[in-house]
Amino acid sequence: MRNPSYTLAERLLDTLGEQGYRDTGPRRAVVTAIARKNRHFTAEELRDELPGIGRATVYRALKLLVQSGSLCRVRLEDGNLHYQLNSPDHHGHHHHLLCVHCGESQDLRGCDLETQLHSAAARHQFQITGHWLEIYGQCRHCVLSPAVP
Amino acid sequence: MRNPSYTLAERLLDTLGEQGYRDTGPRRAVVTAIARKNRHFTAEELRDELPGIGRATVYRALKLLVQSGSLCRVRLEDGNLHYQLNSPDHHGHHHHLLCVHCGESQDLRGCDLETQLHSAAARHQFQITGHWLEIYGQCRHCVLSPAVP
DNA sequence: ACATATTTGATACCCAATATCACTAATCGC
DNA sequence: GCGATTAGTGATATTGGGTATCAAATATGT
Repeated sequence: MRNPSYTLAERLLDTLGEQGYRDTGPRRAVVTAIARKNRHFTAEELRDELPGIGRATVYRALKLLVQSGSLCRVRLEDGNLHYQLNSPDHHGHHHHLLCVHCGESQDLRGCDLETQLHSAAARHQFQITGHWLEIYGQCRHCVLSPAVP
Repeated sequence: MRNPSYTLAERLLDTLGEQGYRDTGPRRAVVTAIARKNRHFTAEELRDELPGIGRATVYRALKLLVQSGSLCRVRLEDGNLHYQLNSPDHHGHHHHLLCVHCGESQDLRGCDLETQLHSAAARHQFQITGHWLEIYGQCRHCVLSPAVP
């Protein structure tokens, strides 16, 4: 993982490869564009960066990466759906701290929300099977320097 | 609600009236249809029940009721947007326990989620300005009688 | 190299929601 | 009441994100 010759794009392709998906030119282009992202992005944004790649191919690659756990779908405050790269050590269930200012996304750790939710729901005799949580605000950089886009 | 002199539909219309919106026939029809709902519903579902009312009118009324706090937009697990009547005493920020089985929705009370979220976020030096939480599961009735489709 | 299965992408399509805008209806001032 | 003013309506067109189709192109196993 330290080896700089093993890029993020390659890791994503490998993950897909493990699931039987082929390493093709268009797929590689999509994955490479995604790997360059340092913030969450929309499908449309990605399509604009890949004018030579068919629309369906982009959407298919996004779906595969979400299924493989490499990508998360996140919902912004305005309801728009964005995609967010998962860090390799965060494949399980987690939540995001989404900066509404710069678009950075951090994974939220050390929150035993599930425990608390279950006990609150228990008081309603409600059996939780799933939940969706998004957290919006400002990351530490944007709190300090609110003028930077 | 067995023939109370002050119906839910009237309350909703009054709330809109207080904000300067007129009491019109089509709007009254939409609000009455909504007031009959005992579970969350989609805009499409509502339109089907109001064949004589223009599509735009239905969407406009939904938007006004959400703005006035009478209605909540809730996101289901499949990503679809539904609407949910707020109980009159729950106008502030709250969350929903959505039964995936019967469509019932309860408001979640007695959960100091915000406190916990803020302290978790503080460890990331992240300043929370908002969040979106939906909770999915089974209500107590559906836990007990799981066979009813 | 060949056979096979997968992938691609142009196109058409879907569907919820919004924009437009001439017309209608509610309210106000008198 | 009555006309003037303003808000509301709805038929229609449009948008926008995404999926379905399917013949052609490409990767892979042998």
